[in-house]
Amino acid sequence: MPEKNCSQKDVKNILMEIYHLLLKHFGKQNWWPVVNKKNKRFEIIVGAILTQNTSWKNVEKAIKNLYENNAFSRKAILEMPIEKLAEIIKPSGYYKQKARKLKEIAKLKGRITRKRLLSVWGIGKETCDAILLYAYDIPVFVIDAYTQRIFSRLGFKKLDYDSLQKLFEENIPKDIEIYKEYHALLDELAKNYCKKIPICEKCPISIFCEYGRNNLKK
DNA sequence: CCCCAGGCCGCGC
DNA sequence: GCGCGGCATGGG
Repeated sequence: MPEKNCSQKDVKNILMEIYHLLLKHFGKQNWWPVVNKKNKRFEIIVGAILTQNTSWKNVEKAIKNLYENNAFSRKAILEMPIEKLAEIIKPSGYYKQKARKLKEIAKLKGRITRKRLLSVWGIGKETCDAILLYAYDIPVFVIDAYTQRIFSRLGFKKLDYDSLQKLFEENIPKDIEIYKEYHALLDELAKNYCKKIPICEKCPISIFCEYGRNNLKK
């Protein structure tokens, strides 16, 4: 569908139609879930790191452990021995690496910019952009493996992080609520339908999908 | 037993 | 600049 003869206007319409179909199907997602509202920003930063290639269920356990050990602050994380921090966040997996990542991000102070975040060890593009969008309300569109899988099946050609991010940012309204919801909805779609082995029959956006049409033909 | 989960780093080429 | 192995727990 986003083949050669697809105008900029078509892309805009398609992206927004997909958004509305997903919203209608799954409802509002209200990402990012937070335990302690007073600690919202830092919780999102920590959660973004802990959830790297890890299910949110496991992250919730680690977050709970941090609170129960009175360890959910930059100060506590900086002062704690790294081995102890690792034990506390163990359920989130990759716990030795992630303990180091938490200490690295806790060290960062002053103005937050994309460039500065990306320079922190353990923060790649997705984690960086999730932090900017969900913790700081800065309008950057977050791309993840799910988004890439979905748009690959839809028929889009350029799927690397920067190209996909550009596609969204140039074709949907620059609105943090839409950015937040859209990313969350794509996640929901990937988990429920556009899985590794997809379930196209009930997919809410199959009408736009190259892969889905071929898959449903027979 | 297998595969997967809201990635990222370090390495070799 | 890209591909690949390593990192690790918990759930289906």
